[in-house]
Amino acid sequence: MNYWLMKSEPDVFSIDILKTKKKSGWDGVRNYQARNFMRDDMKKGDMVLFYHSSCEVPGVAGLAQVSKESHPDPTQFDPKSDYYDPKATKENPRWFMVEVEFVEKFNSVVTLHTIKSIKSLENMPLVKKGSRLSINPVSEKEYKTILGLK
DNA sequence: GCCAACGTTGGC
DNA sequence: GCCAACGTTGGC
Repeated sequence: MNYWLMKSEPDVFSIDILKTKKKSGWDGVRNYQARNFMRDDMKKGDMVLFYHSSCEVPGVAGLAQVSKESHPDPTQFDPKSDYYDPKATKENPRWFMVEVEFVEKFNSVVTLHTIKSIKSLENMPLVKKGSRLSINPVSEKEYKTILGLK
């Protein structure tokens, strides 16, 4: 099993929305590296740290689990969607997503500030300046360390 | 709202 | 293939 961190702006999609919906496709990713993780590497059962970005208190807000592996992101075909990609076709989709399932909302957010203060988490891309990738692999140790902080 | 860091686009 | 211009991310 592998572990991941996925960023989302809570104003757009939060752990609370996932809790209500139970399951959701992780649509709207338009970065090739992040897409490749979803298309090639994320497997059913993998655990996901659900990270809230661009908000008052950035940090890991809860847990999700991959419930369906790679399939085309339908928003790329929808001209009305913000994520519409005119160069994508159903025969040759450009963007892929996984589906995630709600697991847990933490009682309190494990804040970026806290994560930055933990020596053993210093190699997480999250704490590195200028790291903008919205999906990152997480080691088992890092995953467990973060769970210990909730 | 600022701005550093990074990714993408497109002219050449 | 280079690289300047532009757009986006995301913490602060």
